[in-house]
Amino acid sequence: MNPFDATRVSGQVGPSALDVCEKCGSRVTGICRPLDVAALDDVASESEQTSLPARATLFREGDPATRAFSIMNGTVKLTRLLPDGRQQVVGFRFAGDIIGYTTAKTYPFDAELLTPSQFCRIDRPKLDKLLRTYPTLERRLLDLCLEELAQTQEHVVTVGRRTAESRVAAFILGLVEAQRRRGPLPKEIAMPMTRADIADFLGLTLETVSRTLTGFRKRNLIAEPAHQRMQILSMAGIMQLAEGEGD
Amino acid sequence: MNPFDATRVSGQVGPSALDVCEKCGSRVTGICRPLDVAALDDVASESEQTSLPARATLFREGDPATRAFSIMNGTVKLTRLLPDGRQQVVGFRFAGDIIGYTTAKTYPFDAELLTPSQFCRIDRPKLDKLLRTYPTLERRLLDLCLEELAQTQEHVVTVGRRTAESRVAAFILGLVEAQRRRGPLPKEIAMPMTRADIADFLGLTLETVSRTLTGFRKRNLIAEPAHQRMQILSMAGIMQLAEGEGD
DNA sequence: CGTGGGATTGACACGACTCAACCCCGGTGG
DNA sequence: CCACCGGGGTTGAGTCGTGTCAATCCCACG
Repeated sequence: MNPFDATRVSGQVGPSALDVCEKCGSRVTGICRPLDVAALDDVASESEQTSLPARATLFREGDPATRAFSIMNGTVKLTRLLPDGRQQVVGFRFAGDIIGYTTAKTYPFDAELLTPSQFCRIDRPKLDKLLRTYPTLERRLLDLCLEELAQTQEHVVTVGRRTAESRVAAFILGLVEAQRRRGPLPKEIAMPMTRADIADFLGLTLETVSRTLTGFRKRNLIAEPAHQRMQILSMAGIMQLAEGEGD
Repeated sequence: MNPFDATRVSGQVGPSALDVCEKCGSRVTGICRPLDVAALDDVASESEQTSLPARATLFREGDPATRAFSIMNGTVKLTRLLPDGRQQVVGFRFAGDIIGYTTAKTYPFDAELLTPSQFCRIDRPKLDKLLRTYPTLERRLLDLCLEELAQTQEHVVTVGRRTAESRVAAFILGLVEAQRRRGPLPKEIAMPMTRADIADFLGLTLETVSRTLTGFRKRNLIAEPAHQRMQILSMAGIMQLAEGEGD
């Protein structure tokens, strides 16, 4: 399980060139995957594209949940606030993921861009109409939600029961997995989040994350050839730390 | 938000006497809530009642997910295993909650009874047929899933960023909230889980949970008049510990 | 060249874990 | 009837992993 995104659904195969929607150019890995051309057309006409710079927020925790977003490219950080002002990152989202769909009146978390991003935006009333028109769409949403739930539970395990080293290793594996699901795995993977973001995701401090990552580097498990880029040198080593060292 | 169960849905009001299904006697707080009488009838005829003693397991992580369960009464513990054999409790479920519905081929966690329980059981093929027949049922499932997701994210925050004292306080509030949602809040609430269960839920050790609870008792925040029963003496105090003391 | 955000590193403190002893109570069997 | 047993709970002493605080480095950017 991977706490990073909501794209993978049971039985779903990896993306292929055919999955690209000619309407909006986004890979059809998100909600639209099960739709036929007519339905895609319909969805496309109801939604609109936007793009925003890094650090922009799509919405904040508590805002009225008036629309949902489908990420076309870029990375988004989802956070919840604590009463004392600190934050917990509840997940990262990438191209193809859906953000902000909820039956509640308000969003349950902040959504902030880590990179400049493009996405499709659709108003809730329109989306609800589409859901009624295309039952497979609702089915799809349920699938995504169930998958996301399983991932979040997995993340609870990570945060609740693992050492700092094991958490960071699990985080790296999650990053790799998210990347892999979106296409062939490059030697160098993007890591647009800061140490602080990772720490807030894993329930650690940024210092501990930094120390752990330098530890990994010194043991030649990973390399960081450039800012926000990472190379996995020993996948086996990372996996061992993530799983075996749960203790 | 409450990490305990999946019953609450946005806009839903508290249960009333009218919510009891005359077919199976269970309160219609679970999946059946939005159904009309005919549909309820249909659902009832497709499912069957069972009861099991405490410590029985409904299913285990990795078992083929062949059926779903609706709890009529009793308490269920959901756990995930770690490679090293320890467990993380991902949630507790009570009367009215749905367990085991997933689109994956296998269950993502163990479900073990903490108390003797009765429940309705329905085979996946039958349930899927019902979902196709009654779109509101699927809608309802999506609602429940979204709600559960929000609760689980909230739990990530609890486990990831709070002190032992704050976690235990949050746990108590969750218990209370789960109870309240099922009827008028009794002075004494049931707490069928052991210190070890609570610890595995909160990412602590059972000793820490024990120490924290005795601390609460000595400060007259709570009382434990009998084994597995708890009385809240100072709700305000508990809430302050849960929220303010996030640090 | 100066500035600021991100990252690293070190010294130290402390909260939670570990290990272990002990209590309490209900069940069981001699 | 009571001794024994086992599971759950409590309590204590000591350790250790992270958090805290603070200094420093690096580099992109203006």
